Amino acid sequence: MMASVLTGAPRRSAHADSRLPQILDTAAHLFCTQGYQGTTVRDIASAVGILPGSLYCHFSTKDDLLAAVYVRGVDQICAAVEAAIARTAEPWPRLEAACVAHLEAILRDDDYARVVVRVRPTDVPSVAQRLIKDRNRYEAQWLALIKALPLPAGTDRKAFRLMLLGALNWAPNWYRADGAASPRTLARHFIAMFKPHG
Amino acid sequence: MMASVLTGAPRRSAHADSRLPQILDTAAHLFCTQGYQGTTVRDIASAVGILPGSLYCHFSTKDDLLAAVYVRGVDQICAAVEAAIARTAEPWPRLEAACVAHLEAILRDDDYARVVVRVRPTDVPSVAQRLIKDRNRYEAQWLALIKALPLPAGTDRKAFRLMLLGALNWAPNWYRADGAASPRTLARHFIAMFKPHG
Amino acid sequence: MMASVLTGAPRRSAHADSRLPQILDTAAHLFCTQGYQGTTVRDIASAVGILPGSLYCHFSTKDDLLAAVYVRGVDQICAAVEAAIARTAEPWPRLEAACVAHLEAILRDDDYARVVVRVRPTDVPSVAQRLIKDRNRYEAQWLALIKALPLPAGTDRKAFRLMLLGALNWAPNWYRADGAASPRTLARHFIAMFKPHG
Amino acid sequence: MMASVLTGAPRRSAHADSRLPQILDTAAHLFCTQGYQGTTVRDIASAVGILPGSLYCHFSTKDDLLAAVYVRGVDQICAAVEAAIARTAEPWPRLEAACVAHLEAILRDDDYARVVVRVRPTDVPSVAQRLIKDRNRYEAQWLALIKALPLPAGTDRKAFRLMLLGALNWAPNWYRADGAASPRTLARHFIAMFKPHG
DNA sequence: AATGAATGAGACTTCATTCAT
DNA sequence: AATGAATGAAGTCTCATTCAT
Repeated sequence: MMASVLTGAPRRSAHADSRLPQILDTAAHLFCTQGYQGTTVRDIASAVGILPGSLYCHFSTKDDLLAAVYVRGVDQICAAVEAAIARTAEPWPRLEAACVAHLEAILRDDDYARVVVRVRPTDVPSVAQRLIKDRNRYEAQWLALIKALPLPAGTDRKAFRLMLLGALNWAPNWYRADGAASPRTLARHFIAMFKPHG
Repeated sequence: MMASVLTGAPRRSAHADSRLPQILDTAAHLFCTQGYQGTTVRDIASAVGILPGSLYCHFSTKDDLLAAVYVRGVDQICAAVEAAIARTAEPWPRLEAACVAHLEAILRDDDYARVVVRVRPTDVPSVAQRLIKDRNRYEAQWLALIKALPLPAGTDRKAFRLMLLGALNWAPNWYRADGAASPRTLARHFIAMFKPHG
Repeated sequence: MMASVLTGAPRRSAHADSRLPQILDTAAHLFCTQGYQGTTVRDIASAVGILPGSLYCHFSTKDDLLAAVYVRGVDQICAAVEAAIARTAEPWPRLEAACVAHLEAILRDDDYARVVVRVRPTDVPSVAQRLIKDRNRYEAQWLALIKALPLPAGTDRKAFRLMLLGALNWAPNWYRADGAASPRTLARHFIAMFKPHG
Repeated sequence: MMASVLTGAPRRSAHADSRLPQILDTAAHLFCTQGYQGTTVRDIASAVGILPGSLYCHFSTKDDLLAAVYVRGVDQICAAVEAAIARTAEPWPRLEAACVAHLEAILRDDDYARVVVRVRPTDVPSVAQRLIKDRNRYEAQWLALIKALPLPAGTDRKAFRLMLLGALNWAPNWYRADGAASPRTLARHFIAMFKPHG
């Protein structure tokens, strides 16, 4: 893109400016916006500015493209959470930091992460197993975070996790970017609700 | 069906044995199982045992059929919650009863209700407004239930609602019918987590 | 077509004038002329005067259409041979009659039969087994015809059959309709060559 | 190959290890196995281990590649027959030797020759004339062979040729490599059938 | 109320081929 | 001689929908 500005012409087919990154970004954006089945190969191609068939230089099927977007979504949200909790040692603040990172990813920052909470693996049978495996990779992080919490004896930590993640993952269904509450504020509220009160 | 019971014979009365109920049931089942876009008009027709074109005797478009299923889903889950809280006066037990009813509907009993938590209104633009209006009708119930709770001053009741409903609505994503926890147990766990502890 | 001449308008979608027979005829013609893989669904549809998708009202795949053409080809050539030998009792004249019928079918009369000697079952894996079974049905006729021949002891009747049928089936590769020799003449020549002389 | 033998090392000489021979061999193999239209440029390229585009360093079109395979097929089967009849003077034994060579080529040895009896020139219009010319070159050999036969007066030698070659060329349709009869045995049987007895 | 055949648009995908590198 | 990315046309097939019967 810069190149074309500099040279004054949209160079075509240099090895350097492969469209692959653009394809992934566009696919991620459309998948999380319109859903997987609601997005056509044509949609993606025309948003990138190539022909539909050209997508198949990079991915052998549309399902495969989804899988590629999905792994990256999991990678990125894992990394975001990891980074967010890195500097904090206390269990509850760590959990809150993770929630902030998670919400920021799926509400604002990261189309790839959004895809992870938007697309149901079982709706895409040919890659369902891969997607589920990826998703589980992410959930493992939360297992650890919640295990570390000083919860009253007898608390069902599995229910705790399912509930918290459910509440977070559902947020894209009602969240409006222009709303009052930032992801950070939301996370604080959510955690406050869960924290055993003195 | 009732008709045949009354008349004592499976007579082919033009009105009595209309396929409409069957069509709705089937559509509800498929929509909540495979999603709206993942379900074709043919899927529904062939499950009912009629031809695709015959569906258009009852609905003018597939989107319309969805809207019909969706209203009924909201009606039914409203009624279920209403019934569940009818005999209880205390705020927290009422909330728990509502949660039980909600979870039982979307996890076990009611394909129509499942559709409501499965299909995103905005994915079906032509009827999106109707669906949203229906869904809001349901959420109003929860507003009232939560308003009645004796929560610590300063609690953000909107966040409370969004969080609780999010946690509930996300449950179909991980719930397995054969699992250990019944909807009732789950609801109890969830409420326990939210209830300010003494 | 006649109808449209009479009524003055190309009636569309009456139940009576289904395009199915026309589709089969056209497919047979194109398959035997251009080969199976050399014929596109579009070719067939546009020759019939319908849209490509409309073919799928009658056949669920292109391969299925081929199978339908193929069975009919076998049926027809079986019937033609059957009819040709019905009035003859002597073994050699029966064989000659069969050859005449066979050659007339695959050289002049019958696009369906031509498909049978043009398309290799193994080239269309999804229906290969069905095609082979059909083809074998036809070869059984020849087994009987050749068994009845008074050949010198020690003649390999299997080789005889394979050779004769091979010679016949290869004929479309060199036969020109405008040529001198009619199928009937050819058959006579061929049989003469095989008949033990003297 | 020779090059590496001579130099004693699999040196990457620009000319020596050209992929051209491999491309031809692979194309011949796939064309005779799957047919011309059933073989894609990608099939060939990936079997050779290069990219589809790289084929166009050697051939300007897929049709051209076919033509190259086809000429070589004709060359090789001509040579095989030539060699087979070289040491024999008697007409019938010469014919039988030719049949053996022909059958061995198209049933066992020679993918190139197989292509010649598999692909219909008219299916590939752009090179049809070249293919036909090549094929005729081969048939000329048989004209001579059959002309030399001491056949009963009045025998139609053209029919004789068409019939014999047809029977031979059709053999790939039923021959199984693991079967009992070798090409040599088959040829003997076939000739026996044609030879005037007594 | 339902059928059977068709429509027209568009789905995903594959093809032979090109061309700067 | 070969690559990698892209083209443009065409491939088979599916979709929601229509309409005379």
